[in-house]
Amino acid sequence: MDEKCSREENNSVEVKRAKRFIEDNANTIESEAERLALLSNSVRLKIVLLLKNFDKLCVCDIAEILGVKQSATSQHLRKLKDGGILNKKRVGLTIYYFIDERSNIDFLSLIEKIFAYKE
Amino acid sequence: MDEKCSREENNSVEVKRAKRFIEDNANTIESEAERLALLSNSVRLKIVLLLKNFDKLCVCDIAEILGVKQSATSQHLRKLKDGGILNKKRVGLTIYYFIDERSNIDFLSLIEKIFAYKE
DNA sequence: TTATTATATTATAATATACTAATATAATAA
DNA sequence: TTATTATATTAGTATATTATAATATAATAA
Repeated sequence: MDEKCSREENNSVEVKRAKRFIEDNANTIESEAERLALLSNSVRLKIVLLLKNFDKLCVCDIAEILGVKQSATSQHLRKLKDGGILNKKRVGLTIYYFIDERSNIDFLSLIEKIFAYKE
Repeated sequence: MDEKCSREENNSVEVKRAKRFIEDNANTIESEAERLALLSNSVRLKIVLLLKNFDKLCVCDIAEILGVKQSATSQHLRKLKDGGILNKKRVGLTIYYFIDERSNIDFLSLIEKIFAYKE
């Protein structure tokens, strides 16, 4: 899978440490990348921002606000719910989605990891 | 593009405010979604984490650490550089990539926006 | 029961993404 | 000059993602 380079300034100790770092964190990184993928679609990012800032939005409100078809809206909402970012509540025919506040903790810990400065 | 729903609890005032909110922030949201997309690939996320935590890694070190072909590695590095997350420095034949620290500010402001609580 | 409404799901098609293999470029050394 | 090495680019292919249209489901009311 890899072609080793042989530059003079050998770096093999650091490379070995880095390999272990990646191995140790592989699962976390994979799952956090998936979480980031959820927010990397602009429609879904807009949905999250909407639900952070406005109350009582149902599926068809969201579709109308974003100018996105109902079907597409439902599909995006499903992904965000499956990913643990949203949850939903039915009231009669109407379904309200809302931010699952538990999701913040995970996400913020990822951000910390990405922007953790070495001392 | 949209099929209005006609639920009893009319929400048109909130919907109108929400539409304006989305319009006002559309450009920002689009570009931040693109930035998130850069980090939503696990190879690229690993590269960013590596460069945050280890010094003096060249392209072939990164390829070896991640078990990814040199060509694929270069393509990912290019995307991260084009997106303003990384920069590079040549020393002879060897090219070192590093985090462009300016990128943190933008990204953190996005995170703040996502997780801004209403008072 | 049937009709209506809000939402969800499915199949399909268009587009985007990421990989591989091959080749090109750029720096250095002989 | 030519050879070597590290990196970059390109073309092609496989896979993933997204949107649309059509249909299904679930709640409610008549």
